[in-house]
Amino acid sequence: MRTLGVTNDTALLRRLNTRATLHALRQGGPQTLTQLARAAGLSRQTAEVALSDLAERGLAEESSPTGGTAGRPARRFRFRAEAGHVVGLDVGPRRILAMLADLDGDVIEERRLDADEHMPAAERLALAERAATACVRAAGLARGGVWAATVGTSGVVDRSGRVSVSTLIPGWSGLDLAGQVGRWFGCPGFAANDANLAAVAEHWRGSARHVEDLVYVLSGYRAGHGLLLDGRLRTGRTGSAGELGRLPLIGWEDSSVVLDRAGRDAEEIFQAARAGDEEALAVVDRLAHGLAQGAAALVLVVDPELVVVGGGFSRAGELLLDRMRAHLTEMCRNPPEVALSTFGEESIALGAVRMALDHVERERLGL
Amino acid sequence: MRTLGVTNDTALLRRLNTRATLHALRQGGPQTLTQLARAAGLSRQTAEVALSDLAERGLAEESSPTGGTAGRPARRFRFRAEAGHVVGLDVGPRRILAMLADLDGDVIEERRLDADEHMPAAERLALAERAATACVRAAGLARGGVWAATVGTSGVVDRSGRVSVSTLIPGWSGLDLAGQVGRWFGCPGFAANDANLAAVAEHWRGSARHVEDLVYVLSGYRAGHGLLLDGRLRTGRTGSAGELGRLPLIGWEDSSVVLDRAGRDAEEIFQAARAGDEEALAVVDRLAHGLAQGAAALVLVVDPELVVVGGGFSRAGELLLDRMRAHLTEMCRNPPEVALSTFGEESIALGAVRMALDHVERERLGL
DNA sequence: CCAATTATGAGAAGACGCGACGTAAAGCTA
DNA sequence: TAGCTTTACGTCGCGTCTTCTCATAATTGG
Repeated sequence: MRTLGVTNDTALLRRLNTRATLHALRQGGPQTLTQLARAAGLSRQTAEVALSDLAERGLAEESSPTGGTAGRPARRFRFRAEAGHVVGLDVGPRRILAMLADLDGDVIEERRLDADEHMPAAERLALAERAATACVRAAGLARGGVWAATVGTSGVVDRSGRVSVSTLIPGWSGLDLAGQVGRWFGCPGFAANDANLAAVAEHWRGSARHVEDLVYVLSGYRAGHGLLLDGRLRTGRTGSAGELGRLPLIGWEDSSVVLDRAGRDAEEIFQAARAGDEEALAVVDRLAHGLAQGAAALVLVVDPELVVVGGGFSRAGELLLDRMRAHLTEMCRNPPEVALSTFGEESIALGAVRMALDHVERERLGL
Repeated sequence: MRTLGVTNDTALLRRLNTRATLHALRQGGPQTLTQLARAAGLSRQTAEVALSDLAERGLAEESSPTGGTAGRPARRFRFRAEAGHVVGLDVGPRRILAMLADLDGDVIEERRLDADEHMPAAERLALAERAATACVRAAGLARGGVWAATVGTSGVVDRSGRVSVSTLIPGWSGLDLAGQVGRWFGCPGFAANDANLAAVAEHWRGSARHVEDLVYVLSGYRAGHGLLLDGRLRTGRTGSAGELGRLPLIGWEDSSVVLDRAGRDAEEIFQAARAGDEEALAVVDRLAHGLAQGAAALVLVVDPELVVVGGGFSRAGELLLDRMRAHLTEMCRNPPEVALSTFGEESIALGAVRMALDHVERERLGL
């Protein structure tokens, strides 16, 4: 059942119009009052009221009028992206990446730390906190300057941000990651699966910028996927949407075996394949076949506009994708586009930033 | 990018409040003015204005005040469900079912016609039109009394309501079903895949009433599925979400072979199994295994709250479901509930009714 | 220095929703 | 049957929000 607004008085109207003005301001960069009013579909006066409201909340600022054109100089306003910040974290088995971004989503600080696969949970968390606080300190933020924080990690993360199952990180299962990260900065905290966040990042600013329905396939030392429909992340009832790799008949487990057999020489194999080595090409083709099988299941289930391939194996590049497209065409009537991930290893932290921004836009900006 | 309202003046407010009032009226049945105002979160005066607006549009009506309680008798209003009607059609290979429903979604007329598998498209369409118009005539509706019509059918139906692929009905591919049905009644027409509509029906009033994320598995002489997330139907880019059965390794094609070998004695096998016949039980188990394999893929991809099993094979009942649950538990970490379809063969036409109502509520009621 | 251009600022009008207050119409009781 | 109680109705006035209009201000270009 749809929820209907509770207060339908004129105050709602102003909230709505302030929202529209803010939207126009963020969308079109610094603009004059008249431009903003037109962009927001409002009268100049209304936009003016909304802007003074936003200015009071620190979200907008009048900048000096720029000449150049005839006529009375217009008042110009800009969005104060520096009014707040969010933290995005990627805590993986071997790597920790922290990002600090402003309200425009521009990353202004970044810290990378190595971790050990067998590192206990407490130590790993301490490392993550150190990386994140280093970013915050470097940016010179005061307490309360972080408005939301999200952490991405491998494993199943439930709706509340708790890790329900993690096979790759010791001591991770049962951890309340969202609560942890929230306590570090005294702000709302969130946690999500890494493949899901990678999908979010690709949709935000990566290969999937222009589509609303997409599947992200994480192919590497482990398999997983992320699903975005109507531009929104779908994590399912328990947060375990994205575990298709668990189904043996899909063959994703095998895919990693294909290369695991070649040990750490995956990159070597890809190079050999690019050079035309028959045997290496066969390996890549087998890999592509496995990936295509899982992708086909995804495509036949949700029929997305785009499949984005990321993770370690995606370094095989277009070579892998071409084989994958070929196999996919055999398996599906009308296969979607297949593209490489844009951000590679940074996608998880970026997706975390985006998810934190989602919360800020919803709750603090009122969008 | 989110679309923002274009006219944020006070007229928007009235639309919103009228909508809230209509919602309260439909939700709670006939009510007094004061009750309606409270339910809609509005002042009595505002609700009154909204109701007179709705009355002018024929959607609400003041009914005679009922005594019984002390105090001045309250004005009572009721939703005029008879103000408009919708048609829902199920056009299958062997069967045509037409339903006429009012704005409450109550089915007031129904016609069933047999068709032949090899019947040419034009003849099948004529039959469908006859069934539908018979309903409309029996209800005594004037021209324009049907506000929307939807037809469900097997095969892939694209976003525009055109059948892009149909392997079961001759001459069906390429047909503009939505346009056809719209022309019959001079109203907006829609078309959708049958498994998708069955999912909609189960969510509306069936086994999936209380969930928002569900998968409907159609298991019978052919396989298919329907997907609802956040209560909304997901048909994908080309409308072909629901074709998981096409992936050979899922084993759904085989499932039908399992029973096809037993010919038309499927019902007999189910009965024998229920009586404890070992061999029959083995057949049911094999069927359940195949179904579970596909369902597991669905569950691992979208992690729904519920899997609803429908179609001819679902007549095997709880026996089949129990085996399916067992297999599913082996394949997924934390499998969802599994339930039988509530509506059986009527689900497709019912889903079509619901989809037509969706349009009416969106466009004509302004909900 | 003047004309053209562009944006500003103030005031009036229209629409909407809500609270308050007096009034109307029933049931209940003596 | 008269009066009390209860419940809801109807109207009035106020405040908020948006838009339209028109006079005014501040630039640029010739």
